[in-house]
Amino acid sequence: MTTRVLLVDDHPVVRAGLRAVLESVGDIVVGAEAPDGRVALEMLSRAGGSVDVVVMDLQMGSGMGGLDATRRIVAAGGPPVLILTTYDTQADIVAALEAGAIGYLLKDSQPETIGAAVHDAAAGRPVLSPSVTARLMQRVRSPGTSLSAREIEILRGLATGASNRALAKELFISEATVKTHLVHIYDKLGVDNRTAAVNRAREEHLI
Amino acid sequence: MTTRVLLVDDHPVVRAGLRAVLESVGDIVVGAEAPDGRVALEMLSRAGGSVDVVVMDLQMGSGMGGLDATRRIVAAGGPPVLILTTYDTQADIVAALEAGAIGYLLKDSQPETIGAAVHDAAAGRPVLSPSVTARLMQRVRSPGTSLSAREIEILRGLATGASNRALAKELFISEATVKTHLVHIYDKLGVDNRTAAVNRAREEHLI
DNA sequence: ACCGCGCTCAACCGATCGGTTGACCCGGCG
DNA sequence: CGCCGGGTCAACCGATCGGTTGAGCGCGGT
Repeated sequence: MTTRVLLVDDHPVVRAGLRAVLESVGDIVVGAEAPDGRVALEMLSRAGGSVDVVVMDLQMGSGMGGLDATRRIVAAGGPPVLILTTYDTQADIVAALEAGAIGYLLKDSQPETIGAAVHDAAAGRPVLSPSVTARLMQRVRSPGTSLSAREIEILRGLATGASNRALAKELFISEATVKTHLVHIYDKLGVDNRTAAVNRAREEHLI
Repeated sequence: MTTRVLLVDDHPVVRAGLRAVLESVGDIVVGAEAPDGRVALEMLSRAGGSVDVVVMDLQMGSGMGGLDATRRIVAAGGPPVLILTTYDTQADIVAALEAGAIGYLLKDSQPETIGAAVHDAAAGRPVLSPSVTARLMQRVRSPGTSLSAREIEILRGLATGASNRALAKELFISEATVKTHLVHIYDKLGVDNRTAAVNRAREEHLI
């Protein structure tokens, strides 16, 4: 039985590459592609039954981000979500797994590795890149400052210099909620303003 | 006459995607692929005459980076180098152009755009993504991003998350003066708040 | 001597941020 | 089942920040 995939990535080039790689390893067919989280959700709600696994990038230039989309797909009882991205920072990995992703792969993986991972994820088996596993172990060994997935997202926005209003729009929440998150972040990081929070987050390699 | 391309990117997925995209727009053939700068240089020195343009990523996980490779190819009188990457920071763009690249494209460009750019680059015509052009204009408008010594000091303080009052105490000036400096800094960096200023300053290696 | 520029300061105002209280929903856990 | 934590939101207030105008000082160059 062939595995049917929904590709979510804002780069046409990457989508084409993944399509080529996946369909060349056999027993995989890319049934649909989406350039961001919003479109992916629409596609799933319309033809969810025909997708065995979602292969999702985390970084989206615009539109709904990968984390948000993953959360919603999982919440809606959709197909398993396999994160396929470029970065392997602790913050990204933990946030993705907390959001409910079934796996976390790096884009520089070998084609066969990616193919095997897609089959595993579709079957509900968790998959992690070796380097990702390493970072995860590193984390459990040293229980650092624990920010929630949502808080990390907020922090990322902060680092770009976004205002509360811009942050709210970006994450589809109200300014009030952004402020609530900020208070928690300041508390956990031991600071009292956004710039200091960004500074501390960089120091602790949270972003 | 078909344009012959050498692809340099450390991600197999991206190479596959670019190959698919380029060869689908017509009159382009990907003659060779290299996973890093070193391999690319070897290929060129052995079969340089058969490459019309090098399509190069900047970020390479390991091995020789894209900047270094571009410099050497240009120095050796090799084919034009078109940078195709994910980021559009001023630092990256300026560095690439200084290294001698003939163009700078973003990976989220449309396939047809990329195809046209490859043809242009091969013919020796410079090409830039719109957003890249915007950043460059931004840079030329702000003359060399030349901040005064005092402004750099302020910026350093900003980066630590200090308030205007703390900054004033630290530098033995009044809050009013701090605010004046800040306005000038925002102006020169093209931003409108302290966190964004710090972000931009990091990008441009001003701190 | 004059001009330009960087640095300094003041006063003012609207916009944004920081902080608090209180509330609701949901999912996981004992 | 009830509890708790995470996420969401509202309303409110004082503090801080962003932006403007206007002005004085000292230093270096034409």
